[in-house]
This record gives sequence, structure tokens and C-alpha cells, in this order.
Amino acid sequence: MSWSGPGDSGSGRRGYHHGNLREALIDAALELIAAKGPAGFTVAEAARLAGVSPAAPYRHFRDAEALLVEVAVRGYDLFAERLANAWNGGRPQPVRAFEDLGRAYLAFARDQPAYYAAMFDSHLAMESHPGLQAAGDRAFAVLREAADQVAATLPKGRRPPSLMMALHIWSMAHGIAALFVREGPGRRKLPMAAEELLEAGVLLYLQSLGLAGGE
Amino acid sequence: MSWSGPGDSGSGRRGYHHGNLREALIDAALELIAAKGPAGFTVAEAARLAGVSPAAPYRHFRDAEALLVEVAVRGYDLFAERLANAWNGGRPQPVRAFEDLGRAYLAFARDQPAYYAAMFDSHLAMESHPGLQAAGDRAFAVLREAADQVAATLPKGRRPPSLMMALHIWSMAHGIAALFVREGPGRRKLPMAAEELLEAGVLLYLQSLGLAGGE
DNA sequence: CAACTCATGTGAATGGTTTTTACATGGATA
DNA sequence: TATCCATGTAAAAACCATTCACATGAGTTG
Repeated sequence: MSWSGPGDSGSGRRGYHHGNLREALIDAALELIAAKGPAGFTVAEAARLAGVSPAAPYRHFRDAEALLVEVAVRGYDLFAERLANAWNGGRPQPVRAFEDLGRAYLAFARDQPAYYAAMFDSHLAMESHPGLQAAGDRAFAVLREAADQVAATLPKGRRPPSLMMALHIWSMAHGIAALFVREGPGRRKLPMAAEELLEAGVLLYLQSLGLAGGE
Repeated sequence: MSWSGPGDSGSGRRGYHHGNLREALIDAALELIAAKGPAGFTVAEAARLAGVSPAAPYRHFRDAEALLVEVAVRGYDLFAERLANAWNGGRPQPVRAFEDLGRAYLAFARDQPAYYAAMFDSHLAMESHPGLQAAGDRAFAVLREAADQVAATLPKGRRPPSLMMALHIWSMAHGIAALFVREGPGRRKLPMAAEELLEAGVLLYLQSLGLAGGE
């Protein structure tokens, strides 16, 4: 899918021109990151996977970092989409949908390690890449919006600041993903599934705000 | 400081032998990571900083990763020490000391970015480095112990599992450090200090367990 | 249809990196 | 003092990023 040129997706290229090198390089980068970690990606090997010379990628990306940025942007977009689907406008109930959001967060980290690594492990400077900043903001906006609706179930007097809520939940979800879901330095065995840990944490947190359904 | 050989810390070496290359390489690695991020460290440049040939480091470390591991181990040890100091045996009061622990977590991420990067951003596999695993466990044990004592202030019936508490707090602290304290992809402006965000989160969490001192 | 242009790809070169190898040095020890 | 071996060097092979001059051919234009 997504090929416009003269067919043939993976194996041998058609003629002198590739036809869709940009996309092929992004796919190759994802494949390499998934297989060998965020440091396992090199422009040269991505070019090799796409069947072109090591210089060809530079017609499409200024440098290796630019390719990574493009991967991360797409990752944030997919992430935002998954989160929005899980939240589903807060239905059937805001608190329940909020938990679904948390599960979707961890599911993304688990199912899309390549995207997740490009987004959070590549040490790209948001400031120098406005598109990346914007994509990240779009993803966070989903969480923010959800927190807002959850907070709105309380009467105005006891309503917590939804930004703070969103930041707390995001932090806990991100921390659990970094420490217990993904490969890496902090990873250690848990006596429970990461999803259960997050769900319990979210429930307790919401309880302290007078929000939780469970007791 | 920390030189045993014939003096002269940074500039030009004495004779053919360095005298303390192992330590000098670790210092150089920290300096490079601090200056140019976790990816900015190379064996060759560390050797250059120490004033030796690019091959010399391999007399002391099997490869680049082994050097990183040594840095990370020292980082975990320093981390554990800082956390233990902040906890201070739970004095004057467990809940209050627990908050100090959280502050110390973020302070470490802020003050020791090089160690923190080696520990959490280098994607070292804990499994393949038992010493690293052990060092990480020692640091986590401080948090675990603290959670245990905090939980013990409650009567047995309403006492939460301290492991879960420790994991929740660790995750939130780590998430806040990763997203808002350190340079990196997720970093964005906060309407409050990261320390305040964590303190509020911890307080709310403890409240839900019936623990908090605030109201 | 022929000529041209320009985006896209190539080859080769520069300069960096990791890591291994054979060899050199000299501090510690017998 | 003679020797040994931990520690250093130089050189080399194998990678990588990036750039530059040049090649190709798809799409446009006359």
C-alpha cells in the first residue's frame, strides 16, 4: 500500500529511480529501530534496505536526525489517534473512558516500540523541530481534553485543575511505560501487569479527587 | 583530585603510562554526556580528553558499552545515596520525608544529567549486566523501604501494599523527570515547577490511601 | 515527437568511529 | 639488576555520515 510508482514494494527496485524512496526510508527506519533499538538505525543501512546508494537518502532528508524527526511526527500522530479512539469522547462514562485511555497509552508503547523509541528515546530537541512540537501537542491535547471532561463531572467547588490532572496521569503512564513496559535500563519484573499497575494508580489518584467509581 | 599517579589532572600526561586512565575515562565520559547528550559520547573522544590513543581505553573496558555501564553503576550508587539522605530514615515524619524523597529524585535528574542519562537513556540491558541490575536494585530498595514505613503508619486493615506504592511513586517521579525536567522529546513548558507537580501528585496519591497530612 | 530541465540517484572522496593486532615501554617485583 | 606483564602505541580493517560532481530519465514544452 501507499506506493505510487511502478509497484514492487520491498525487494528489487525498478529502474534508476526508486519511485517512493522517502516512504521506503521511513519504513526501513522503523524496521531497524524495532529490530535493533533506537541506536541501531543508520542512514546507510536504511538506504541498503531500500535498495539505493548511501547518498540517496540525502535527497529527501537533510540528515539522519531529519529522518528520525519524520518518524517521530508520524508516531505522535498515530499515538494521538489511538488515544482518541480509546477515550471515545468520554463514553460510556468519563472515568471509565479515562482508564481506557491509560491502557491505550501502554498498549502503544508495547505494540509500537519503534515509533515510541523515535518519539521518546531519540533525544530530539522539540524546539528545533516545530512540526514535532506540534505533533506532540496534538497527542497531549487528547489527554488534556479527557482530563477536562473528567474534572467536569464534579461540582465547580471541588473541581481539580484539569491541566494538573493530565500532567499527573501522563507522567505516571510515561513512567510505567519507560520503566516496566519497554526494554531498557530500568526494566524489572513486576508482580502484576503494567496495565494493572497503571489502572490502580489512576483509580487511586482519581479517588483522592473525589472522582473514582470504585471504592 | 582522585589522581594517584604523578599529578597533572587534565592537560598533558606525564610519561608513557597514564597512571589513572580508568578513572580519567569515566570522568571524560561524564563530561561528554553532560556537554553533548548521551549520544555525544565516543570512546575516541574520551581517549582524546584523557590524552591517550584511541586504543588505550580497551585495556580497561571491553567496549564502549562497558564504559557506559560503569558510569551508570556509579550513577545508581550516587542516586541511592542521595535518596537515602533525603529519606533520612523517615524522620522527622514518614509522610514528610517521603516528599523529600520525591524532591531528591528530581534534584538528581536536574543536577546530574550525565549520570541520569547513562542510567536511563542509554538503553543498556539490565539482564546482560548483573552489576548494573544490582546497583539499580539498591536504589529502588530505598524507595521501597520508605514506602514500607509510610504504609506502616496505617493500621493493618487499611494498609496498602508498599510495593505498589513504591512503584506508583517511582513511575510518577520518573515520568516527570523524563518529560519535564530533562532535555528531550517530551519536554514542554509547565505552569509550575516540576517539584511542585510531583509533590502535589504524591500528596494526592497518599490522600487516597488515607495517609496524607494535608487535608 | 524532440529537446530540455530538474528532481532524483550514483560513485567516489573526506574524515570520523569502533575494535583488533602486533609491538613498545617502563613500573613493580624477584 | 634482570625480567615480566600491565598498560600504552601505531596501524589497519570495517563501518558510518556527509558532500560533491556527475548521470539518468520522467515530465514538460515547443
